[in-house]
Amino acid sequence: MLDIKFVRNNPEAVQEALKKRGSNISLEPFLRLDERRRKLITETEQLKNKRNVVSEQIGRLKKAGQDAQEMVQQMRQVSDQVKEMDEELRALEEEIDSFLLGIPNITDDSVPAGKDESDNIELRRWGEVPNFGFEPKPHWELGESLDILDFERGGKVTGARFSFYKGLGAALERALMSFMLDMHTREHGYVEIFPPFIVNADSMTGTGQLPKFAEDMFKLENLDYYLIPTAEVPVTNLYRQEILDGNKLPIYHCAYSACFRAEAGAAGRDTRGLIRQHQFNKVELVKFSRQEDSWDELEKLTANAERILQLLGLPYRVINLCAGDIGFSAAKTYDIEVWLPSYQAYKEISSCSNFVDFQARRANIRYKEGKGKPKFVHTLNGSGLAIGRTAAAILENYQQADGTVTIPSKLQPYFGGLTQIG
RNA sequence: GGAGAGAUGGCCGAGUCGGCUGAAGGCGCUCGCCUGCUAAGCGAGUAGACGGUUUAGAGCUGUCUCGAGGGUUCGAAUCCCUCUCUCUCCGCCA
Repeated sequence: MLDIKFVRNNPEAVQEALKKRGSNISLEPFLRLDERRRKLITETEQLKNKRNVVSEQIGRLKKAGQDAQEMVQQMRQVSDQVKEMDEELRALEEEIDSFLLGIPNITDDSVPAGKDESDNIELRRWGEVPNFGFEPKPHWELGESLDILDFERGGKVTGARFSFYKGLGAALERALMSFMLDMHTREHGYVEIFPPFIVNADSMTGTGQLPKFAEDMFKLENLDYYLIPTAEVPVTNLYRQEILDGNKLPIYHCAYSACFRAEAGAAGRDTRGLIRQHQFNKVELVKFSRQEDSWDELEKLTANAERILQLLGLPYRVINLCAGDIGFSAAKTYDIEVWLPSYQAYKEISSCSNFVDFQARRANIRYKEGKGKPKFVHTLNGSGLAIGRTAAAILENYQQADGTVTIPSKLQPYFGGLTQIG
């Protein structure tokens, strides 16, 4: 959520930022409501002040055994009036709130203009795209021929976009999870969290999934609980409604979680394989930083995610998302895309964002330094990495002519020294 | 799932028959004084949100917040209702 004062004082700048994202929401109604709100606050507060002062007098008079009937009558009226005005104010604030909750974050100046993914800017590439001396297979075929992935039975047991990992496939998933967490905790300074996979609506609002993106999530029946679409949600909300000690910042957390996404509107896209599932595994990186440090932290976080791909020897590129393609809550996002031979393209495997104070304001996460007033933290997060897609990339990039798959050397210890699948 | 107890400021903890209690007292912390060092002692301060005033900040000032929401009342931390969470006992369970 944007700072209401900032919007009030810089309506043109905000309007401009919205346009950059390709949104034509008008701030007009907001400005009107805001003005009405402030006027109403002043009026009700004056009335309340009167009530407080007179009520005190009444108490004193009564104690002295004097009559205060007239004042009581008067205050009864004042009280009724206050009640009415409070009601109007409440409705007004609800309207303002829901308006602000629907406004996306302002993108940073370093975010390129543009309307969709074709306007994203590639920043760098790493690794060599493999040159097979044979016809490479997509991971879903490798998975079936090696008997380590089962999409058909996933469909039977649950439904489309669910799958089973089996044998060394399951081991690969587990190895990747451990490898990533080990790297981030031991070498990158993150403290591991194992979060709940179900959160309440307040948490979903805190990180920006609600109220706008309800259809993308799985909601539990009869409860205001949701399956998390990413560990970002429970981990960022860890400190919701808290004031952190500025000396403890930055806080680095990494977390494994299963992720659940309804993928509304994704019909027909990535229908085969592990790329787009309703449930997938991911290791997430989350940071809470001082305001002045968050841009440096974004670079470091992205580097931490890239390091995993480097150690696994998977070719990738990093792109700077343009304003039209960037997520609702983010001020800036780097996508890391891994090379997938089956797609003959780079495919997103991590998304690293700085949200600045956007989530912190929604979730009310602040910090205090010295005697200063509490300030909103800056939150960041990025995948470190999406495990299913990493597994797919390994199967495809490390496949051999005979249909077996070499296990990347850094992963072999997690397989008891085994060097290949199949 | 059944029965009971509770939820007050950074922490502990008081709050009488509803009214000078945004909250006693203690601890902790901060600043100052004092002090060979340390310890002790003395003094002051020590929540947040939203408004107003102000170029801004500071300051001053108003309103709201004693788990959340609602109600009664001129007035509620104190009375009533609903919900949430925590603890204890029983049952069940990985």
